[in-house]
Amino acid sequence: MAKLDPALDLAFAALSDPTRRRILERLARGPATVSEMHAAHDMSLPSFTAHLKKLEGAGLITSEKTGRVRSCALSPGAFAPVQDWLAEQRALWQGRLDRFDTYVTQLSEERKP
Amino acid sequence: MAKLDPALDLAFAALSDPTRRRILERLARGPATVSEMHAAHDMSLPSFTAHLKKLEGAGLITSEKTGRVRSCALSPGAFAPVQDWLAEQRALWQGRLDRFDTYVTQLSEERKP
DNA sequence: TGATTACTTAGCCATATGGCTAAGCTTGAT
DNA sequence: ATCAAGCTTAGCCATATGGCTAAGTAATCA
Repeated sequence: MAKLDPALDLAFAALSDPTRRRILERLARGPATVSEMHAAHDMSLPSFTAHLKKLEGAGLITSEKTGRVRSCALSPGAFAPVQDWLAEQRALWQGRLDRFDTYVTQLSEERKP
Repeated sequence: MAKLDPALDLAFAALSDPTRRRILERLARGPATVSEMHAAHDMSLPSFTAHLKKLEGAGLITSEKTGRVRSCALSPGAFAPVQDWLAEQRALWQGRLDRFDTYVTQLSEERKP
């Protein structure tokens, strides 16, 4: 499996900002328009839409403009690469613990006879 | 439960750089010294240790200097806040899907009689 | 004691990030 | 035809990030 590092870079960077995480939390409950979401944030509209652009650039959300209104939604499965990476780390770590356990067990076995 | 946003900010930001993820992948296999890890990265030592400082600042790794050598290790459970946040998102999303399903089911029930 | 190893600190540089205001530009309502 | 709503673009600003080199410090080795 390839690393897809750039995608991880973008996803993690997008997640590192509290405004953007709040947006994602909102969208997890269902789609919303730019203005609807902006109303909950004490920030200029251009600054706010810049955050949306980052989230979309990272593939975490999608958006579509209908008339003059842009509607946003969570990208289904967008967190998968991130969760996969974390799961892999966990597996590596667990593997190390297991090997350490084996090692300790062997040590105590060697001591017995 | 409080949000602990600053911790998440730091953790996600630390994870957004490929060099730092490589360091974490290395440390998941066991502790290592600064020089050992630096050998695998085509980068000046000061730049490299800056990455280590970020990881430590985010609470993802710990380090201890013995003599003139600094040894680094993964912080056990350091990914927990990150994984918890992702799990919560997943739960929100799943809740939404469930409610949508209920809604669709109700619609079709109402149509039957 | 003197040299070498293993960092550490200081300072510089280019680019990225996150905020703002002001001025567009469609689209929808009147 | 006009006006308001809902973004969008452009440009500015301060700070943060990620890289470098050069110089400093502390510990070990010969």
